[in-house]
Amino acid sequence: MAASSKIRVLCVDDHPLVRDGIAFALQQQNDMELVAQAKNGIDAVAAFRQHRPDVTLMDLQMPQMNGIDATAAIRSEFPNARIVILTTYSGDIQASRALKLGAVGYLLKGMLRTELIDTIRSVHAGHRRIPPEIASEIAEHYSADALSDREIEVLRVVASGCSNKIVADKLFISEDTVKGHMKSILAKLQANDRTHAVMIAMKRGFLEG
Amino acid sequence: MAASSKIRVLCVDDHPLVRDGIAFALQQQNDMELVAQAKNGIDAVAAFRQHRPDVTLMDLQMPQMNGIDATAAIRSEFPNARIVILTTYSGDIQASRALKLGAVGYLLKGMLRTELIDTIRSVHAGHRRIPPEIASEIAEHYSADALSDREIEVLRVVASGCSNKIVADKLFISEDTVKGHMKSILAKLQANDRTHAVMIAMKRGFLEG
DNA sequence: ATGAAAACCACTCTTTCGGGTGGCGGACGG
DNA sequence: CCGTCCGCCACCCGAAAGAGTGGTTTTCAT
Repeated sequence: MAASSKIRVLCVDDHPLVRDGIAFALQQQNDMELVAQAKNGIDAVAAFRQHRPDVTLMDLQMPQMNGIDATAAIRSEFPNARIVILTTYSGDIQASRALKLGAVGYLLKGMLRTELIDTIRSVHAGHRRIPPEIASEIAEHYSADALSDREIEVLRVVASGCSNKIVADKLFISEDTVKGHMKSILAKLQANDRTHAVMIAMKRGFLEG
Repeated sequence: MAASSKIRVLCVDDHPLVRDGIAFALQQQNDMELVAQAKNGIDAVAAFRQHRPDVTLMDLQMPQMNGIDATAAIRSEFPNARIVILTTYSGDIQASRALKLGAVGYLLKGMLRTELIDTIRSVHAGHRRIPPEIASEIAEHYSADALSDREIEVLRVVASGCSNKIVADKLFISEDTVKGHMKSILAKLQANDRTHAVMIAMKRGFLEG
């Protein structure tokens, strides 16, 4: 019964080295067990179905299916899934999306081993583990800064080097509409121009790097 | 003598988890030994002076002092240092800079454990380990694409949302000169506009994300 | 039902961008 | 010595961007 009471952990990250690091940290804990690993979102969903882990560590940027979509997929199928987001940068809107989707924890990749295991235990015990600076940052961003889906769509095309006219053609809307979107994007991100807006959006995770 | 003949490795990365993963991989090899770790370039230089490792694994993006500067510092002091670059993205100009500075290997963070140890052994044996797709990519980029220092300087300010006029003021040059630089930047990167240029420069590692 | 928000569109006006073309001085290598 | 590359600067000009102000429709929550 001692063995079966271990915290069963699933680790999802596209870097084998990071998975090894996590495995290394977990195997030193006698109350935790790494039951499976996945290198992308698709594998993650499959692994979750098969192993039903107590806690899932989920990287955000991954090939094929990212952490957001994987979190959504898992949570919709298993509403009780306890997922901890693993990300590199703190000002990451993707992370707050995942938290809205029901992720219960948030870890920066620059953390220490002890923070990792503390978070796993805490989350397994039913707590949410969101660092205060992140929580405030999210609250901050979510008030005024949140770009609409359409705005992100526009900005993505702009970032690929298209003029307003070209963007309009690609999205089947008028150039003036594109200008309207750009105007609200600049206002929301407090950017000086489109170039600045793209940079800010990248740093905040609206646009993939 | 058996112990002292081990390959002495220094590992430099700002993520404890990655360092753990590397440590884990190395401790399974009986011909390798992790003699020190560093979390940034400054620590790396100090650790190198102290331990004189046979092989150094060097991450590129780090706080305080990045992998490029650390590589330059170490190589200028110890021309025989064998440094392997560890990076996330393959199309990384920073990596080719490091290789020009004398780094002898190049590893993507998405690699397998076996690739890591193979590369360490190979590099220690005196070989260079640069994946062919990287080598060709570098050769490709280095032909026409290389931005001059001044151009990068200009582009960095542009990326922060400044108009040509403001850039001119900040760099104490004429607006027309800024335009001239922008023109050659757009030509070299084959970008449609400044926004596109910034995106391309970021992807290639000219600009830090 | 009413108000807010989002997506859509149109018109004006000024500023900025980017292309084209020209020239000048310094550094560096063949 | 000469060519080339870089950084610097100037002028013109058409196109694009961005700010301002107007409007419609749909959707959605209060």
